[in-house]
Amino acid sequence: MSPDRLSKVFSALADPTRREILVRLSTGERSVTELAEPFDMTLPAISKHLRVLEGSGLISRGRDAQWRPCRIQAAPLKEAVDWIGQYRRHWEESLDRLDDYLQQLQAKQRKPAKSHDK
Amino acid sequence: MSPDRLSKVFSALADPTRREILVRLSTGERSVTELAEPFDMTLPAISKHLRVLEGSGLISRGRDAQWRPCRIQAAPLKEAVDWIGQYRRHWEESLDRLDDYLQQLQAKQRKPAKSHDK
DNA sequence: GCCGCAATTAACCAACTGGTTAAATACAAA
DNA sequence: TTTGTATTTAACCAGTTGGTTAATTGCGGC
Repeated sequence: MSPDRLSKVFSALADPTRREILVRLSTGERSVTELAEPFDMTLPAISKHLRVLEGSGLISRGRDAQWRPCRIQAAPLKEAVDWIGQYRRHWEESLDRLDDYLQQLQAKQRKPAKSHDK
Repeated sequence: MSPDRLSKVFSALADPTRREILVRLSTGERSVTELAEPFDMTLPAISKHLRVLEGSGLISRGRDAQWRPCRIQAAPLKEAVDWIGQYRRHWEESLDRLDDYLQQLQAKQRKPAKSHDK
């Protein structure tokens, strides 16, 4: 998968409206007007968001008479999560370090502490 | 964590230069010029990227004389991964469906198949 | 204090984004 | 064929983004 595809996925996810659309799609297919309903925004705006989502591969669209039902496509999300996953050890390590820090702090509460600001 | 913070993280990750910077930081602290070196881009451009990364909480910066060493902060990555994680079952299901499909396909290779387009 | 290096800020620019309104298209039903 | 509903496209606009060059700041060494 091209690096550019990853950029498209992340930038699609960067908008809260689009994330909310994905959340609503996670419980099943929705038409455009159904998706638009909770937002204080015109239909063309939603249509644009859907085009971005489609362009990133995060949704696909069918046809049912005049409706264009949208469904979520989770594969790109897996790609995104896999990319971020390479840093898993970093946040786990920093949680470890927080743990160490808290333990040190506890130790110091028994003995008088040395300064440690900044 | 505010929803806006998540937007900032995703939009920081949406740029390939910034993702590559994060990759290079994953092996340890780097100064700005060190980070800039592999890119065909001026220093102010890198400086802007770093500001975006810092604004999203993905890096923090120290001070060492005239250097401003950058280090990765993985906590926001965990937030991002946690958000995406709510869709894990979707991509696992679609892999399952792929599996089903392949099994059906295999079954049909023994019997003559019925049409299944659309 | 002055020089040199690291990095940021300022000012600018073209391209992209996220929204709007108005017009066009696609399809079903009457 | 006309009408109504769902959706997209076109044209426009303001704000943001990602880059540039030129100037500025911060700091150590002489």
